[in-house]
Amino acid sequence: MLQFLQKNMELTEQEITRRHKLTELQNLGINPYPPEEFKINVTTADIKENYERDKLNYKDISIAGRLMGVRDMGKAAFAEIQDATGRIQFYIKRDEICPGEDKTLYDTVWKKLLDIGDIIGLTGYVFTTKVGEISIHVTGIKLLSKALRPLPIVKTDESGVAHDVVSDAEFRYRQRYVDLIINANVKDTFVKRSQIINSIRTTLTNQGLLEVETPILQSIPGGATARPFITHHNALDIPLYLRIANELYLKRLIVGGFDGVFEFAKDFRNEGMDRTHNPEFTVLEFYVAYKDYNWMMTFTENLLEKVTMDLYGTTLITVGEKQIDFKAPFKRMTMYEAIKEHTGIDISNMNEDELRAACKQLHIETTPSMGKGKLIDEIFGTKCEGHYIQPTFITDYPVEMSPLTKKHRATSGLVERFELMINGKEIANAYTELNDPIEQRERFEEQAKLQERGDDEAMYIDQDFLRALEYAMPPTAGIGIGIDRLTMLLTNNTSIQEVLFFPQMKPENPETNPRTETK
RNA sequence: GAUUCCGUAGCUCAGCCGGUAGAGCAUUACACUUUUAAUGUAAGGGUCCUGGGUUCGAAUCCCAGCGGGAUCACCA
Repeated sequence: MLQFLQKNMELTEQEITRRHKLTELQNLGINPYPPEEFKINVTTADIKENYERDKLNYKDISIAGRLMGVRDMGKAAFAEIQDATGRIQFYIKRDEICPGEDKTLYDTVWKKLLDIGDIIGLTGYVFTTKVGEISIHVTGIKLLSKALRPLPIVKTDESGVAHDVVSDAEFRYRQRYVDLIINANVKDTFVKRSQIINSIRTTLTNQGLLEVETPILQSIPGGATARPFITHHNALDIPLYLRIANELYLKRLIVGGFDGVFEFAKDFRNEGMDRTHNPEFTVLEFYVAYKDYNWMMTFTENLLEKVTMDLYGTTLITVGEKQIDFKAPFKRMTMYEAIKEHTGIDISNMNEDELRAACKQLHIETTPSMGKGKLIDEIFGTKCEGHYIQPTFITDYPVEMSPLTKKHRATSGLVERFELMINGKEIANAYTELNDPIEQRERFEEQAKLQERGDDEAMYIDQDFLRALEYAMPPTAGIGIGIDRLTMLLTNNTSIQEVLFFPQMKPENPETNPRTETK
């Protein structure tokens, strides 16, 4: 405890100054953290959008936000307030906010005790300065919450160039709240993320699908091939896994009689982290009874076209240097065609040994634990995937790598599965769901064999899921769409950390890494 | 996990061949009643990520560790 207090005492000069100001405010009878409501009747965006054509409505305004910059000129000052919708300049004049003899509010409170970063409330009227900037002429100012830490100051010059931008990723991710305050484009990314999810939710709901919630803590982590996080339930004294997918639960609901269900699901995978992988991530999965993967392709391209239209009013999106067009329909191509196109090799009739030889020819490393499906996946992943910049459905995967997918209606050895590739990466994965319980059991057993062969990501056998299928599941189409990656695409971000408010970081440890503070 | 780069004031950064730490913004004080990266004058502010080593002397060179970025591998 003593140690904790001592650590708390290690304040910087500026933090000490602000704590002194806090006391001075209290001595003046000002509560730096007042409890009462501050009534707001306008926002920054509202003023900027509507003031010019509706001036009479802005004669008596009340606004609140964070003090973000001060240009002090003695007995008057220009400063800026930032609310949730943006930033606006205000003009504050001593003899107007202190009409009598007592100039304390201006000379002491405003000039000495308020700081950049404080949350304040303003009353006044809107006017236009002589250089034409819409501003607030302040008649009253109130401290709503005192900031005890200095905010990094980002200034933008007349040509719009921002100076001293906090670009240090560690700072920005660990203190996202600061990042959001000082870097306006960051907020915009997260607003767009929310709009993307809303657009999808609206489409699915209008389609008649039911939004559901399924267990995150699962005793068998099914529905995907990945290493799970494991935890323990004390009362039951059993191990539980954080879900790697919700697929098997959503299909149980289709068995139960819902014709269409969806869930925006946080999934968890205990694997490496990089700019496209976070241990927890969001996947939209949805399942529709009596449909197949052809229907799903059409539905998906329309869904994504609508998302981009809702977001930008166009289907043409700039991603890095590239222009990507989300206009439906998207290109469709089978996996074998794709491999043939990019390697010149026709693998459609190859057995495992021949595939291994093809890999060798293509300089792709293989291991003995890799089965036929994995080999094909490897060829596609290294030689083809990166080429599909415009949205493209890659269809008809080998059965070995798709244990939950129905066999292809026409071609043996394949399943009715597609992945949607955009900008060289997989955005969605979908299939005509396997609903034959006997075959599903066999597929699970093949997975178990793979596990014995050394594949630690092969699927577990979920007996209850098989039991559900034995009650009969209607023919169903299902899909998973990576929401983080879709957001990255649609907001032109190359790192998943930029589309997650709080990406996973190693813990800050003040003992070994004093640079990061925990005070 | 591998390779590589980075870590200096609240923030952004400079700091050469090793000689004892600087700038701008921010902060503090003073001046200034339409400024807008406001301005002028002055001042304060550092565990140079941590620990070891080399050296008369280390922010600087070497080793190890911690944290972060990028690339690769794995995966969604």
